[in-house]
Amino acid sequence: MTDTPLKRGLPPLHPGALLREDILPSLGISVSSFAAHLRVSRQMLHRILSEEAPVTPAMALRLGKLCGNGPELWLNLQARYDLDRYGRELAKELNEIPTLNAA
Amino acid sequence: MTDTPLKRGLPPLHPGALLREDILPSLGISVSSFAAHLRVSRQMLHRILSEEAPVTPAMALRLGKLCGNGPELWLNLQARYDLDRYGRELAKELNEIPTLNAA
DNA sequence: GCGGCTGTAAATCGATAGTTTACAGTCATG
DNA sequence: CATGACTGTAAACTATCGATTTACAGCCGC
Repeated sequence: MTDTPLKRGLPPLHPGALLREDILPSLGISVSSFAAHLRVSRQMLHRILSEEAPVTPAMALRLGKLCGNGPELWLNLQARYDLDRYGRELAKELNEIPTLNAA
Repeated sequence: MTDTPLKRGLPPLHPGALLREDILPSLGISVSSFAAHLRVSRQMLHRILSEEAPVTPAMALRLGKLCGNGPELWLNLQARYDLDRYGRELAKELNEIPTLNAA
């Protein structure tokens, strides 16, 4: 009872981790040229790779196009990451929100 | 060939529309008291209902708790809405982004 | 008519996504 | 060795945006 009623056990992965660990190495491409393809500054991509910046919808569209797997994957990863993050952050306040029964 | 290769035909619904059309009426609750339960200003809720403001992860957690159906629904609705919106907005720039083949 | 409710608009505040500029490290080549 | 191209990181700055607060106009009950 010390955890949420939702899926648990899976520590949420930041999309930057997937890029850093899997995609970029398997493509054998440098951060700079990847950023150039994305039409984004290489500094921005660096911040995503170091999990400091989130994958916004616009960024998800860029990644989805460049990687060829569509934007949903990236956005879903970010969503699960955000829900975990804000779930902790707002825990106290969420406790004060009741659940309305659909009478 | 004038449209995207992704799911189409479904005009994406803003989460505010669902709240406005379905949830609030079926609960028979006023905007003000709903906002009070959410621990959010009623002005903020109004802007979501009029589809001016997005459902952020934090807001999705509040809605999910209060409605009892979890935050994912709200966040997914918003994600599809955002992908459609930014997909149009960035259409030109996305065209210039190639797709790397996973050699 | 007056107190309390609703919807909306404006000013404001703080956070944040993104670019630009700048700097230090590395490595190949002359 | 020097120089020049490339890489990673950090700072300043801009603009946008999520959210609150304040304010105001319209309604309804009494």
